[in-house]
Amino acid sequence: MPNELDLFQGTLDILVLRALSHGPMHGYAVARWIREGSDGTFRILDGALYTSLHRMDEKGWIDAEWGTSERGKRARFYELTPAGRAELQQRASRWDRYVSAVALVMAAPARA
Amino acid sequence: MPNELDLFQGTLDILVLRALSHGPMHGYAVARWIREGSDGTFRILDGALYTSLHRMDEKGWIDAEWGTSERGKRARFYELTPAGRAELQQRASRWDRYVSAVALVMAAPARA
DNA sequence: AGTTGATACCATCAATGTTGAGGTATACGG
DNA sequence: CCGTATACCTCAACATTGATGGTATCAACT
Repeated sequence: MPNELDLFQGTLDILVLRALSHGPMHGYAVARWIREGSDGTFRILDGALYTSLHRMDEKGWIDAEWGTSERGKRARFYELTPAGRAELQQRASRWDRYVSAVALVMAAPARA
Repeated sequence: MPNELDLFQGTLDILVLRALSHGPMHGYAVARWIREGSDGTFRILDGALYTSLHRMDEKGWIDAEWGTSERGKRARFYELTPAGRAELQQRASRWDRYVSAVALVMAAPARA
């Protein structure tokens, strides 16, 4: 797919939080979820993915627990905490404001 | 203004290129342009601004020339090169695709 | 037995925005 | 006419975060 896009720094966490907002998942599933949910635009590299998960675990936005995947493999399941849910809300609205502001600038007419 | 937003890494250049697409400007004016054009959402810190300008100058997207500002001050005027104009196009469309992809993910329904 | 795919982790690197400090020159209030 | 604010530029140190690339385990399929 030549349609892939690299991530702008700061957006990965939002996508991950959003994936987890559908219920507990292991990292591999999160990556698949984001890839498929974005129609292949975002391929999530596990290097970045797990760092993001660990980061958010430390911040208390998600909880981690070892378990067994559908394929019978040892896998770590992540789940949103209430704080994580709140963080997702905040980040989502921040993202929306951001996108509007960029749109404003891009559409701005010439000024004196 | 508590409405200010920090920049996601990777977006500053687009805003700067867009500002310059209206004609040559010095750095200070670029910052003002972006701040006003975004209704105060983006306050551009000069540390980042001038680094961005120098970066893009090196890449050949903009040309720099010393001159005198409206206030009679020594100022450096930046102007888009054709390469810079092309870069702006590309980045703008990349940004649009990016925003759509994020929206896709954020709106994605739960999946198996 | 060997390869592929599922699943996780880590260290190093690169890009880029933030912070903060410094420098000059013009303008403007007192 | 002096001082302070404002216009304008530069740079170095730092923090965050995604990319790269290498490692490890184990199931399933050939």
